[in-house]
Amino acid sequence: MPEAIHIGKAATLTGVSVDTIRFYQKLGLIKCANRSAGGYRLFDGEQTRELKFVRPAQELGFSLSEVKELLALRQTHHACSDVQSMLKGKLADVQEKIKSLARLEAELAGALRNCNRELRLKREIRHENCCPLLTKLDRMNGSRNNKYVSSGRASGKQ
Amino acid sequence: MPEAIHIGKAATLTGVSVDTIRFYQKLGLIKCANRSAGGYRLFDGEQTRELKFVRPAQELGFSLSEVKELLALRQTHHACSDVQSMLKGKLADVQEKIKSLARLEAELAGALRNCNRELRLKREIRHENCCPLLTKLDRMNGSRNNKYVSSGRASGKQ
DNA sequence: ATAAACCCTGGAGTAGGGTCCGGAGTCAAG
DNA sequence: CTTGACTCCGGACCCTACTCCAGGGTTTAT
Repeated sequence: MPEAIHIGKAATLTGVSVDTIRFYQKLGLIKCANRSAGGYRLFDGEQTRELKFVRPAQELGFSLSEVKELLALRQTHHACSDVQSMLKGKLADVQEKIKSLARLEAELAGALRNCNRELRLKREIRHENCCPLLTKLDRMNGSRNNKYVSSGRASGKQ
Repeated sequence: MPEAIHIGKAATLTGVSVDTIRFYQKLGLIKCANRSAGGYRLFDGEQTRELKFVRPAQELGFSLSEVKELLALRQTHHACSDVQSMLKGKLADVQEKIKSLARLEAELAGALRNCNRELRLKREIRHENCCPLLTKLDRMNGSRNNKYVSSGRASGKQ
């Protein structure tokens, strides 16, 4: 079998750059089958398959450490239920992101409409301190923390 | 008026950590009103409002440098048309993100359905190497790069 | 055998958004 | 005045996902 390719070949074959392959190996994402006498990495079909697995998985929203898990699961068969729970988690994440982006879209669209209207008005009357978006972001503050109420959060994003 | 608070108070009041406030100041995101005789930052109502402006704006998808612009626009009134063009750009970005997340959602939902189906089957027959997602990610490779076709991509994400 | 092409390693750099630290000065209460 | 809490600053470090580089060894084709 004509397996056992060098890293450069693996790179052109998989669309993952040489540096990135080494980087993935450092992360433990992929191992290389063995080394040549001179220390060259040798990749076989399985490794190239793993390499080609990475980018689509990333495009599905998996981080490299999740991709690593997936690759591990792929090794041990009988993994479906584990993959299933990862999928459920990812799906929920994605749906959450979509929801908040949709809210955001509505906000932005509304702000843009206000902005347009305001600009139309401004052409007629000399109306200075406009900008509904800025005003609105200010109001969002007020809605969360009205007076000197100490809120106990110091870190934590979405 | 009981304005002029120290950084720690501003932090608990706004939910932005002390270090982060200093960091924002380094970035020029917010300035502090003045300093005490001993050099302590003193924040007034306007500053705390600016601080509280940051996180919701980030959550609306603005980067810190964009937040900086927004804060600047907020100062100079008559900014509506500038804000308008930022809004248009952001809206387009957001719509683009929503589209790709929706594609992703469909993929994940499909994968999850397959996963569930596979698990049901497994309960009946002893079917070992299952996992449609893993299989699918494998197949995705094949569809993009079937034989020794060198593809010229090395970087570039969504 | 020799030269070109390829590969090795370790380390530095990038960008964004912070977090943590140490040594020293300041503020407020007792 | 002292003590403890707070703040100052500069700089180092974290995380993700890479990219690039130098200096040297290996393969391969001729």
